[in-house]
Amino acid sequence: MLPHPTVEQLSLHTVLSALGDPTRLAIVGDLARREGTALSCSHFSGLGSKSNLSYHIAKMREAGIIRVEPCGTARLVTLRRADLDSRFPGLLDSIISTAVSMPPPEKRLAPVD
Amino acid sequence: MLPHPTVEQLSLHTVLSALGDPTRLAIVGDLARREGTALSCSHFSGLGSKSNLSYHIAKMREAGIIRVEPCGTARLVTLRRADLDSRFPGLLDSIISTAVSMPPPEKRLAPVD
DNA sequence: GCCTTTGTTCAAAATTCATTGAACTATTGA
DNA sequence: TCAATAGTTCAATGAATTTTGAACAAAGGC
Repeated sequence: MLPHPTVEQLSLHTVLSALGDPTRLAIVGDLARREGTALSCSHFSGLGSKSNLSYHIAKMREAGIIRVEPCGTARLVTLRRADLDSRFPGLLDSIISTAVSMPPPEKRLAPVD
Repeated sequence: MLPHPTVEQLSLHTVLSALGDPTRLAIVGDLARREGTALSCSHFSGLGSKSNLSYHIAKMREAGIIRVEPCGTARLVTLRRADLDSRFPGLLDSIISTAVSMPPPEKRLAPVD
């Protein structure tokens, strides 16, 4: 449905710059915290307005970090962990082990720094 | 001399956004390729104008990715590998193993993507 | 069919970033 | 001292990013 890059299309600099943002890091951290679970966009409503969130989610989808699939009126978001691991071994693990230790998005006033 | 953040001051999002740029990724890749060696800024002159390079080097220094020390009229640049490893274990290794396999900066027409 | 929920899209504004060239500083070497 | 070398700083410009709110679309429940 929504366009997702293939594994071969993943680019290191695109992935890193997508992750180099506090809001998006917080989203990844929360996804990692519940590995395997699909979360709807509304789960992250503490991180900004609806349209802004939509923007950040789209950016991560285009970078190949998450997969987004429609499910009713919602969009289920999952981490593309296996894909990222195969293209950039160890990258996500190292990022997640730091990002996971940060407070979850819904408990924060401002995005993680 | 020049201000460098301490290990405790390193922030994941700052490091990632500093690395999320093709020019800076190329610099890190080149530094990693000659691990331990200190390179002067002029080594990277294929990547842009003097002032632009100065900007990118400063950005990485402020993010804590490199250390820059004056040596005569030159500035010697080194990767802060141990510091990054201790704060974000595995991060640099995974990035470098991808970045190192890219062509070195001086052999390219445009920055790495 | 209508209303609600969930997101997207769009245009506009605000911000930040990257790039350039000129002027400048500091160090070295002749 | 003079000139060359190596970088920095500054202001300006253009590009890209982030953010907002309003309008829109699609699915599900009543």
